[in-house]
Amino acid sequence: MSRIPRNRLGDLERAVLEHLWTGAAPPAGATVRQVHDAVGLERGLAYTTVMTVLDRMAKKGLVTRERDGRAWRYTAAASREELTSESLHHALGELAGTERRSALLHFLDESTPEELDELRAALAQLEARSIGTQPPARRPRAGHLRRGPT
Amino acid sequence: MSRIPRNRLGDLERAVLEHLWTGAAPPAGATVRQVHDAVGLERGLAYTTVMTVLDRMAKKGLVTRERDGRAWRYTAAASREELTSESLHHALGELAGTERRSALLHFLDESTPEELDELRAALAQLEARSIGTQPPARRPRAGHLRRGPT
DNA sequence: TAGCATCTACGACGTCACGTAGTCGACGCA
DNA sequence: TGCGTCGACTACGTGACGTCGTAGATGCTA
Repeated sequence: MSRIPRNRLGDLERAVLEHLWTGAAPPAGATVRQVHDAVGLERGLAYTTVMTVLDRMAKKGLVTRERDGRAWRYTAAASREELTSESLHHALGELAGTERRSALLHFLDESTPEELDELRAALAQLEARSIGTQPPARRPRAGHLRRGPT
Repeated sequence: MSRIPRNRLGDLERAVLEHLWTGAAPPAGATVRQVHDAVGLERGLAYTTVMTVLDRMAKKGLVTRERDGRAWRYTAAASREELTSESLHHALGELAGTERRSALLHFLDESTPEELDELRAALAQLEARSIGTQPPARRPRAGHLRRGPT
């Protein structure tokens, strides 16, 4: 069973994900060669290095892969936004109520006006969307990247 | 030069911080012995283990220490809230504008009603506080835990 | 058909962060 | 003077990552 997608990504892992997220990668998924050409060559990496990383990432559930002839086609398992959201929840998840409020205040306090605007906009958008959508009693957090039982 | 305070804390490191944050630790800072008694004993750890961890944390800037006779007194360098806030910014920091909005939306979407309420409250509190406080042209983010040049 | 290219599968090695702990020497108190 | 307490150092095991090399299978081509 795939391990918990660690929040902490390595540099190369992150670069690979960046590539997969970019429009540069084919929608159907990129092959090792393509990823290597894109992020491996400029770093002077061997083809196998990229392959190994991709393989490990697949095992960790960070990317998914599908056969395409002899080769695999890799796709990011989660969008950058999902991963970020996950990180945010993770960071906040360890705090109890009071502390959470306090942490949020800190966070907002250190945010740029742009960030605050974005946050307000997102909040407004969420509220607008939920109108007419009778909120289900309590929606547990999405679990697409949730860790398995123990 | 102290390294960047990694976001990723080890289990023991986190436990130690938790203790230092708790009222259980003396305000003046806890000695190795005190930390050991509090979090080391229950884990069956050796005194030196806790000492080593504390020492490393001090070198990483996660805790500060002051001499108290022959011993050191350790204090958390940042509050839990500051650390969390830092994590949040870190997570969000890698995204460009559009993606950030999207990530925030994801985040909010997966938040519990309680969390949303807390966020709104914090936002309101911030706005209330800034009234009358002519916002400085642009306040760069707080840098108490900022990495040094390089 | 013999080569050569292209892929994946596996195994390896180095480094770094952490958890864990032992040893040693300095120091203070009975 | 001897015991107990502390910090400084050193060390070892493990796991995550970056980085490759080699071995096979497969496919294209002269």
